[in-house]
Amino acid sequence: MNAIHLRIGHNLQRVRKQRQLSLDKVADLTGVSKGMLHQIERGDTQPTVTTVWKIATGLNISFSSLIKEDESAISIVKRKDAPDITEDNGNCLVYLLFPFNPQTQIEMFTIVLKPKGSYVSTPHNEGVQEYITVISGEFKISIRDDTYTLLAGEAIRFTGNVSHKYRNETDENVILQVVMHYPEA
Amino acid sequence: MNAIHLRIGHNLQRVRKQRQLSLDKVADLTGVSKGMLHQIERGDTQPTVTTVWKIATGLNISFSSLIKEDESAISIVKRKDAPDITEDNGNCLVYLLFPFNPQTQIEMFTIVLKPKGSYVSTPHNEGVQEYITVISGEFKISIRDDTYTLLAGEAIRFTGNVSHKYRNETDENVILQVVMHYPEA
DNA sequence: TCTTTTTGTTTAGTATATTATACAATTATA
DNA sequence: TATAATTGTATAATATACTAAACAAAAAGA
Repeated sequence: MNAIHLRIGHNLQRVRKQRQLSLDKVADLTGVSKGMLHQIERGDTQPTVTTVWKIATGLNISFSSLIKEDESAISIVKRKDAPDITEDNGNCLVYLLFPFNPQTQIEMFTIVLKPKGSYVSTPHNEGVQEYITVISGEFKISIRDDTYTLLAGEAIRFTGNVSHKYRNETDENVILQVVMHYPEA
Repeated sequence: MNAIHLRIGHNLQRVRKQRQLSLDKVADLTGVSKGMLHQIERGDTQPTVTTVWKIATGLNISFSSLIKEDESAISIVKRKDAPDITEDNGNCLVYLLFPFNPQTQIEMFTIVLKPKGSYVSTPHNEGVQEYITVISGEFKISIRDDTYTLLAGEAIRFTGNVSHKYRNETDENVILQVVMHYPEA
């Protein structure tokens, strides 16, 4: 995932080239100086929200279209040695794959539950959706008063606004892939 | 329409209060200093896009939700004496009601065609929609090879990617209300 | 009550966003 | 070709975003 100011730079240059406008012309339309526009396109500055707003207004395009991710963008996450979070005396390891992205409203990580490991999650905000896919091992999850057992390849989805508990009662590691989706508000 | 940095300030403070978070806590979650957050909420600064991005990420909310307009916001446009644009030797006057808003993708203005006045519009970009409502007078519009005559209370909608011409062949003023809608890209 | 902690606010220093101007490189025009 | 106009680039000066720290005001605990 590219930094937001780089995306703005690319998007700006794309529409400018598409409409065959010079920097001077865009400066004229938007009220943002030519030099600034140049720096924004090159990504060597982090513009103010009002500057970006002026650009969007002057070019008659949405703010979102300026900050949107290039659909061809590719992010690769390498295998990490150290977890980002450790719970339950090191028996629950959380490896962040993709941090929360305000664009997609999604966050993704891998959880390793060591033998006898467990994790209790406090309820999330209203409307949060949680998707868990079991990569390997035998996984037990308790939601409210019910407990479910899932094996590798199986998955579960639930709204996260209720407390839930992950458990690994076996002697083998349990590996999970978790996708969180947060609501707009 | 409030300035974007004021909207961000209000929206930020709203979700912070809603979640009962202190400035310190938000600073901790987002990596943006407490002082900066305070200034943003108060609207006495115009934050960088990356700063706003950090806030959105840290609070798990979308960028849009931070820049969105308060639905209860009200904008009133007073009657103006001078037109924003003058065409055809002063026989076509354009009064801007609402400038282009990247949020809604809409722009709105009033056109006064004086007797025998006319206006030729070059084609807009692909996907632009134009809505014209006749407030008073007898209005003639030519799109491509066809000419339409509209009276007060009547309206027309067409895609603006083709050249079109407004005409007033009478001896009375023609007053139009025009809404432009621009596509996302 | 007094102390301690937590809250929002201010301030001074610094990093940097932004502009205006000048420059270089390219394209148009004669 | 020479000249002019138009393009993107660089630079220096200024305005301001941002942080860290100190401060004040309110709430909580004793």
